[in-house]
Amino acid sequence: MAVPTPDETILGLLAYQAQHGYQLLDTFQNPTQLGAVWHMSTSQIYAVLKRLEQQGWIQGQSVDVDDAPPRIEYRLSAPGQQRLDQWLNDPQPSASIRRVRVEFLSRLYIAHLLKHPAQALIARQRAACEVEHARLMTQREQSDSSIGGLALELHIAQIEAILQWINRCETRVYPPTHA
Amino acid sequence: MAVPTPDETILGLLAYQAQHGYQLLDTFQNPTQLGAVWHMSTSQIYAVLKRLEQQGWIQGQSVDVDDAPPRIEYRLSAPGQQRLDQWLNDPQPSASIRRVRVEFLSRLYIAHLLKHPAQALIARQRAACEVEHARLMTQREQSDSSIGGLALELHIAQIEAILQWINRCETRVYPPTHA
DNA sequence: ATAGGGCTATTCTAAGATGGAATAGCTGCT
DNA sequence: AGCAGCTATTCCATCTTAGAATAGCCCTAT
Repeated sequence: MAVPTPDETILGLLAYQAQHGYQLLDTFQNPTQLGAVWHMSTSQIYAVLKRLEQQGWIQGQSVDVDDAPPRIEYRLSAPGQQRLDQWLNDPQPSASIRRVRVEFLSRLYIAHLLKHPAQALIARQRAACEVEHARLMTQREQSDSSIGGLALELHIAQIEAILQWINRCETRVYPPTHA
Repeated sequence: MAVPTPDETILGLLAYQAQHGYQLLDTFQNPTQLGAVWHMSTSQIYAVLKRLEQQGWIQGQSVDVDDAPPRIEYRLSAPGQQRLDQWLNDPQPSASIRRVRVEFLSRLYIAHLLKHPAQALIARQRAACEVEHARLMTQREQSDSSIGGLALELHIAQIEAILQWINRCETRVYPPTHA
């Protein structure tokens, strides 16, 4: 899976409370919530839900309400909860620019929602980025001035920006206590 | 088209010299060439070539060689050349993180290959990123501390890293003359 | 010779993603 | 009743994508 998928994020939302597709859609379209991170079309939400149910991580149940069409409410199963914990505690989060933006932010969002401590999560992400940074720095030594060299410089600049942002991000989530 | 496509880059490669799919594949898999920027599978190259031919931007001709299977050599058509020029001189290049990484680097690569002056191209990319940066800064003022706020901070950090990189990139392509 | 191994070069195929239209239940208004 | 407009889901046609399959060509070993 090279590209981040919303799967675990949806597990997190369902861990917070059982929901149906349309409701999830709202969360992903509100720019002050996950809309700031993912762009998801209607059908994609439902496709993910179907996939998660097939995996056995969630299960849906049709619910009749009296002022709207019937809906399918999904709730997390035990294996789903396990998968979610695994994701939140991923010891080696990806350090790819794209995935930090999408996956790490989602992890933070879900952790906050579930009152899951975020500090360890942030620390692991920083560690992963530092490792990647070191790797790129050794690569830099044998780099030429080709397009590959430019790409490498850009990549390094982006990772460094992320590392600085993570530090600020941490003080924002856990503000230093005043003396 | 939200996601960058290799279409114009391939036009550029064919403008440099007529080629067949397998040959292009090499360029995209060599990490010192475009392999540093794009990841393309076999079938994707051929799919793009088919699409470009349908658009009328390139035309293929089967060529028999005596020490290998016959190949289809593609060359740029006049409309293709026009499209390529348009792309190289795009007055408003995208400032999205992903597209700068992929599309701008490709433009630089192709410009270098075709001995097309890069200075204007770099200037336009910088301008686009500065506009985007300004836009994000005004957004920052009305930003809250939600996930959207964090995402915004990250986005700003990334754009700033890109702007600094572009400056270094420029002095690398056009080194300042020694006094 | 010829069968196989290893290149070059392209096509095929099946699975998955995507956006948007279509469907369908429900309420309230005219 | 009929229609507009909201909620909720499914359907569909199209496009990607990775990898397997096909196939021409050369060389070497038997």
